[in-house]
Amino acid sequence: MEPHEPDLAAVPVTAVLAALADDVRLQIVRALAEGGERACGTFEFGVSKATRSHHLKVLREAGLTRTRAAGTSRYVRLRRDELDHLYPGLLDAVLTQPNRS
Amino acid sequence: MEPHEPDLAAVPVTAVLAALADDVRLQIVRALAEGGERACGTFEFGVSKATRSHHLKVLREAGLTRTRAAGTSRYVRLRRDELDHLYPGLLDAVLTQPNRS
DNA sequence: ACCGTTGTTCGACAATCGTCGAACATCCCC
DNA sequence: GGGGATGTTCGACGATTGTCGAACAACGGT
Repeated sequence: MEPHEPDLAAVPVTAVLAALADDVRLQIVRALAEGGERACGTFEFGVSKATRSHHLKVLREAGLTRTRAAGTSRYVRLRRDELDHLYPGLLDAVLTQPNRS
Repeated sequence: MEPHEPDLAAVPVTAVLAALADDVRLQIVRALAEGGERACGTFEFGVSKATRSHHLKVLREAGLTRTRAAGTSRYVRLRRDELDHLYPGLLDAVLTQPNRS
């Protein structure tokens, strides 16, 4: 089954922004921005695995991440090149920001 | 009365992104990005004035706009300098995007 | 063939959000 | 000062969202 990874250019800007406008998802993106690829289970942000799965789905369907299945695990990575190309400065602007909880 | 315009640095990143993650508000921001200052009433986006007022409030409280009262009107403008300073590239990235409705 | 690990999907629930009309508040002008 | 114009605030409403536990699915090792 294909995990529904849309063409980034076909995703409305508001959907991309909405995907980033959540604390948990932003933490995931921050983590992905430093480590090239990570298994879903390695994200520990105090939410259940159902919620984590949901957030990863939102990110994927917003065109922000790609997912590769390997055995029982699933590896997620940022689509940084495409993002930087279509929204230059967006990721940098968001990621450079200090953690202001 | 001061209309609660927070220090942009004190606003969580997610709140800024959430404020931009709406079609109507994005249209308002786009309009503000070209014309320096506009009265609230000059925004015609097919929503009631109550809704428009609500969206302008969200933008203001997210630190994206400033409002100046003059007579019975209220003039709104983008806080572009502060935004570009704190989130370099964010506005440009979002505004340059074609309208993909 | 089982069992444990890893993720996804399915309701369900509370909270938030976008929207509206109606009521209210200000101001300007005649 | 009465009336019209411009905005804001107040419920109310339906829709969406974040969260969870439980059930399900797929894979790997022993």
